[in-house]
Amino acid sequence: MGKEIGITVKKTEDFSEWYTQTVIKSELVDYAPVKGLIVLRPDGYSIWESIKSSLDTKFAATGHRNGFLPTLIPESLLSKEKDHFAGFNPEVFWVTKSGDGDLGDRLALRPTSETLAYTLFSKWIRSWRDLPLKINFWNTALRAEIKATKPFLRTSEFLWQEGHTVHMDKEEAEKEVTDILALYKKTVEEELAIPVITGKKSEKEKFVGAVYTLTMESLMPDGKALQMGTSHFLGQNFSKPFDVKFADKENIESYAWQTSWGVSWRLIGGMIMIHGDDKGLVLPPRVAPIQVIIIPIYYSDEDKEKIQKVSQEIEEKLKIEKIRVQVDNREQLTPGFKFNDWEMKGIPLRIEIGPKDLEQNKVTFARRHNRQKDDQEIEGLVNRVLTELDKIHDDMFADAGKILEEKTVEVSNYDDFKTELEKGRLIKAPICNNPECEEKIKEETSADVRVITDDAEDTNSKCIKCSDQSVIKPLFARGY
RNA sequence: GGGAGCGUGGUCUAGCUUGGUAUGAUUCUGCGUUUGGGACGCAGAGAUCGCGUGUUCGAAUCACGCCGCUCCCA
Repeated sequence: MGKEIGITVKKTEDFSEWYTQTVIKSELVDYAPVKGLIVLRPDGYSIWESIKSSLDTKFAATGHRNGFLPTLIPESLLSKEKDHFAGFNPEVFWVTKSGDGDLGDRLALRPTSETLAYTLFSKWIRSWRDLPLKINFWNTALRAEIKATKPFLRTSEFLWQEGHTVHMDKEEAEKEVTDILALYKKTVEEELAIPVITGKKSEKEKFVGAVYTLTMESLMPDGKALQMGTSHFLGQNFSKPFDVKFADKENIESYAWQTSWGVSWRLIGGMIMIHGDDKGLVLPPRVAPIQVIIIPIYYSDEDKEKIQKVSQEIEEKLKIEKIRVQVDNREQLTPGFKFNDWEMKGIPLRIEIGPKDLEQNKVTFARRHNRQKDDQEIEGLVNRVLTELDKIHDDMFADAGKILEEKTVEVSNYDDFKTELEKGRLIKAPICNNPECEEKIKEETSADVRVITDDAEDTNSKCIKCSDQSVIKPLFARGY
């Protein structure tokens, strides 16, 4: 047993090392020559493309269109909204030179595009007939992460999409914010098999410059919460400084109501952490670059010819159904090696075809997520592969949901809060109206309010920090 | 912000205390035998030992400086 190749640590024993080894060895990413930056390899990019394509379909159906913005933003624009600027400034990369010459106005490598997009929106929008304006940008954002970098979770440049919409009134804008969060939740559940909890961010944790932020959160196996996507109601906070105005039906000039929202490749990080195991990646079928890997097994030239023919026939049939399938014909490797190799890469379904199977007109299915194997008739195989892939997705989602449920607990005092936190739980705990309590809890435990769910109101308990009457019961955890 | 560890063929690594031809495995290439849970034989390829300066007849090894990476804690 060559334990030294493959992942050398257990997920439960050294999570951080496990994560790094898994993303590198499965060939999703590699480190770039600059600290804090990573390179997406084809398998990693393929997963991102699946997420992108799923979101694009939904965006199109809801009337959003894609555009493209440049990477450089002049300082004068970025600093127009003061809170926003103060929030981002510490991690902005600045371009100050071209060649050896100094530039006039410093240029920021976009940490986010609100200021740039809204400068343009103010030009494009004149009348209520121009609204709603719904644009999405697939691009990257740059935020300097000097320490504590981790592939997909904390890097100085990351792939994401940022949507920006402009509306005539508050109600329509707020509906957009809610609709987008629901769209995100559906995508994450149906593509990545990740269960999430949705709700609002606290005042302290909301997006700088927003009126409020909606979020979806999930809990990672190391007990840290991961923010998987956010949707911001910007109110008129940006339309005023950026002059995003329109003439309404009575020809009265009004400031527009805006939203912005985004998900990033963090989703991929979350997916890896939640589903992976000691053997490496476990990919949900709908985003797996290869969904089905076929391993031919033979002992004689005669068998070889027969089995390769059957493998190819099955491959072709699966391809007709748009299943991403590949036959592993590498001759220098034994089946055992290939099994381990594809398991490390997380391929959801493996089909083994050998002489024993063919004698009975069967093949062997081996599932990655639960490592179960069984025989399948070749007759009607394509349909069974399709069903199996759906079932694998459902199983993975159900398993992850069960774990999230088990790890979500409720406490009523600070001691229990700290105990549960050490166990890596997502903790529901009552707090009062005073923002200082939230602040102190974060200082003392490093846990913060992750999400305030719709049913979080609670006026019958005592604040875990100061014992005053509570107002809400949000979910706390340490975060990524 | 604080701390710890590490940098030697593509990858992992020995050597460093006590300066003198850089160790082994894996990988890769070719040929042959193999193939139902990480096969084997033979032949071959691959390294300015992170960078710089110093000490020395001689530096992977000693000294100083720099750069980079990983992990832990706030």
